[in-house]
Amino acid sequence: MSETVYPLAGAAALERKGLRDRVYDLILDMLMTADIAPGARLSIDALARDLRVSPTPVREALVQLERTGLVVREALKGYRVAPPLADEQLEALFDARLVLECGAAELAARNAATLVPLLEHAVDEHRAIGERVRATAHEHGGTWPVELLREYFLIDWNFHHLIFEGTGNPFLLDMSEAISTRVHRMRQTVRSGLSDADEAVAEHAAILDALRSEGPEAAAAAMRDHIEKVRIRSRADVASP
Amino acid sequence: MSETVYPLAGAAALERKGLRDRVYDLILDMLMTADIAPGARLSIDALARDLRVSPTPVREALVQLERTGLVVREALKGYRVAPPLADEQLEALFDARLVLECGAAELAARNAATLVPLLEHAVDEHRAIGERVRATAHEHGGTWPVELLREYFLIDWNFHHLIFEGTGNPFLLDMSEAISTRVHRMRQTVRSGLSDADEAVAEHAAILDALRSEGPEAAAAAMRDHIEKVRIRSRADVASP
DNA sequence: TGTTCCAATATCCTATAGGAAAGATTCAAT
DNA sequence: ATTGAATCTTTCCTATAGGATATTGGAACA
Repeated sequence: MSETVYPLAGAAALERKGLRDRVYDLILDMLMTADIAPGARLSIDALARDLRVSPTPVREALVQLERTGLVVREALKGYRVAPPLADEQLEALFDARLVLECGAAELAARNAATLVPLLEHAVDEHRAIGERVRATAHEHGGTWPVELLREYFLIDWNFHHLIFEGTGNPFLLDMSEAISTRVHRMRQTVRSGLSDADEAVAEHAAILDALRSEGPEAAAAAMRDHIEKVRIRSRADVASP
Repeated sequence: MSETVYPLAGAAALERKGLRDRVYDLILDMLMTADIAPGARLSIDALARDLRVSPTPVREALVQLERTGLVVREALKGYRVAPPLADEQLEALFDARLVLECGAAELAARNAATLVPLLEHAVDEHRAIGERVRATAHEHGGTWPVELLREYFLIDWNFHHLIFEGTGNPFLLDMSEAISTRVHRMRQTVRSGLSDADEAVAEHAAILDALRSEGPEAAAAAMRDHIEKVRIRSRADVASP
């Protein structure tokens, strides 16, 4: 999809986007941020009224969202918010991440030269917002503002996204989108990923080191280690609500 | 998507499908079989007239097709048949297949017991149609009927599809669809995959053996060997038109 | 002759209206 | 009181119409 595979050359800014794409972004944002009950109905007409557009672009956006897994459709019955990932599906999601992201890390090692600086910046950002999260925890005592959560998750995932971009492989990049939406949704249900910011930063740094000074296999191994540890931490968070 | 992950339990038969899904199938079939020039415009209104439906379901089907990579869309300009895969993209496609299918083979080894019989059947079918292809080659002397081509490719890919199903991982299965459409489209441009039927069958059998008697790593290695060899053969066919 | 501007056509994009199916509510009967 | 059916409402699904935009053709001018 994206024409510019490599860095974040922001050519996407002025590329013309139809109403359909804007509606898609709006609904996606709504699903990501707002707490919408899984299984809740997404009425086409109601959405069209709320967004002040006709049902047609809403309908197209929902078709697009259906393929991300955030929305499920039953013919002649309408769209619903996808149910939360069951434990079994959560394990499957991590399996898929292992397959995809380890392979991506291995391939991205070819372009380590251009990729390493970008990843260094990403890790720095990650470390910085980790500090902010810890400071804010002291203030509010356990609960974080939604905006901070949102920003943290974005920066965290950006590291993984950069690796996908670093492969220069448009097919893998497309598939990463399917993963990313599910991961973000998982993080809504599994209230995690903040208490372990330090560990996540350290593991990302390990992947970066492997890309910088070691080979593709080492990068893949570091990625595998990271994802497996995230899996363990997520399991713990599921067990103890 | 598919509710029944495992074998070909045809529950999809009587599950209600809206008009959108039928239009999707029709256009997909059209793109797969008919020789449509890459870059040709896919007019929404024209398709709606031809299929005797309104533009709305056509529009939805095209949104769905866009995510398969068979169709590209430019906002406010319409849909076009996706251009043929350039050499660079072809290499990227094989890289993605390596990542995905080797990982899938490794995961599918968990369910080898239930998977092996299905794969045996698939290899038998593959071998049989390989024989038919060779016989038909003697008759017609070089050119094959379209229907035979279609059937061969379907059976060939079925082996790979079964492995994806064997993982029991819905995410990997979804991604396999993105790959399969591209592979089928590649085979339209790269006139190959028939002369090397014997080799393909042998390599599939090797994967099957690894799943039956060896471990997950062996299965992944056999899959890697197969895809790499397909890559080599495809390169040769691209070089010599 | 090549270039530029303009107009006409075709197409996409959006909006509105009507038919059909599924779900909810109410009422009646056992 | 509970079950059943019938009706009503809501929603999806499809069809048609109008405004906006890009492309194409031709004509005028340098």
